[in-house]
Amino acid sequence: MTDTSESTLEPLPAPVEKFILHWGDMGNHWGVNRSIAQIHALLYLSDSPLTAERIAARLGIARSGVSNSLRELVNWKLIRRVPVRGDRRDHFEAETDLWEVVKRIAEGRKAREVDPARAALKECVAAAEADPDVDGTAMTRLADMMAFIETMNSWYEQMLTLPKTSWVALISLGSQVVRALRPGGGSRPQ
Amino acid sequence: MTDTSESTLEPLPAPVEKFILHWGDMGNHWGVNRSIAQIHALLYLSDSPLTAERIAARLGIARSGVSNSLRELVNWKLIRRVPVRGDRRDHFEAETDLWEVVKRIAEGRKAREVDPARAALKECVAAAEADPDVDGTAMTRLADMMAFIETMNSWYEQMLTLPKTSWVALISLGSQVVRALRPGGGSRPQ
DNA sequence: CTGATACTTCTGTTATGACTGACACATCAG
DNA sequence: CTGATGTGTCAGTCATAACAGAAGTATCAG
Repeated sequence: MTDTSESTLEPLPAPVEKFILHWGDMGNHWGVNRSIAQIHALLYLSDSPLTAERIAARLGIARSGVSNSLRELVNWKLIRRVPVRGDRRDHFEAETDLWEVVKRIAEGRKAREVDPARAALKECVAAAEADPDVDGTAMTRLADMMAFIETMNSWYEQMLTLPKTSWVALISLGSQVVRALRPGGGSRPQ
Repeated sequence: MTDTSESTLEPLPAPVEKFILHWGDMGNHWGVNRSIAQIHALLYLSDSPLTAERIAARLGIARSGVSNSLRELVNWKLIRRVPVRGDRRDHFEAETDLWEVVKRIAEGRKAREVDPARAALKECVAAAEADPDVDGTAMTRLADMMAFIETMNSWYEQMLTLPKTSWVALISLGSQVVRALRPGGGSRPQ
């Protein structure tokens, strides 16, 4: 491997490699496939945009996989194509604002998974109301579930409209609320 | 049960079945395996505790799978064993307070997945500080990531200590904040 | 127009983990 | 003590999805 550049696996600093590995593993447990999470981690730590080929070499995965993964990441707006003068190849860089990252992941997953489920749930409730085979308990529970989901949903929608600065304010405000409610909390804790 | 109880697949009301199917599918996309989510949905809609055998019959899955799934669900405290007078068999019922359900799922996933990742990240940052091969950008990004995770973590920990009633208050308070900040928001929205 | 380079799409292979059915253990009635 | 019932465990099978390598397409330089 001293010369021939066949299947070169470019080495990475140990801490960087460890981070990428853990990040990929975490993504794997969260419904994101490993390669995509790893590529994102690599780009997140990179000081300059990378080409697909470099990414493949650094992570030791096939170029085809990198191509597909990059497309996914661009769709999720977690990375972007950046043109480089005098280079025909596509270069990619990661979104570095972590608030944006979580916001976009949340947006995507909600649109793809919870919104359809929400719609289906609505249909279930409607169908259950018209179905005499559904007992009262099931009916109540379905309605409870729907009310809960709708509450969470509208809360989320409102949060989305907030600028990042307000988010920070809200979180520290949340801490204050905790501090205010905990010591003198007259209401029973359940 | 009129006679031969061989591999009986007890029918369910259509809306209930639809809900269970969707719930199972959703769980599947979220790292929970389908059977477990389906069993939880079935118990959630049931008006009385069920035995493993009944569950297997209603969902059309093997008793062994039900046994394993029930154990998981009990570990996550999403369902509980309930004794029934004059019946040796174990009966199970679901937690019906949805706030508790999400709280326990969040607790479990955090303990199993994000806490280890958090620890690993800490190690990465420490190792990176001592490693001259790690460039400044990577160093900064790792530190950013850690700060972000730590913020989210302490926020979450604080939220956990709140009783349910305060949660509701916080959410509606969040809405007020949105309403207050949105129209007069002087700060630029990015 | 032609060759080369970058990128994408396609298909076969592989690995992971979920599920089943059979077996082993525990508990209880008679 | 013994048979019967309920529960847990195990190994084999199967389905799914990620991956690699090859073939195909588009773009650009000369």
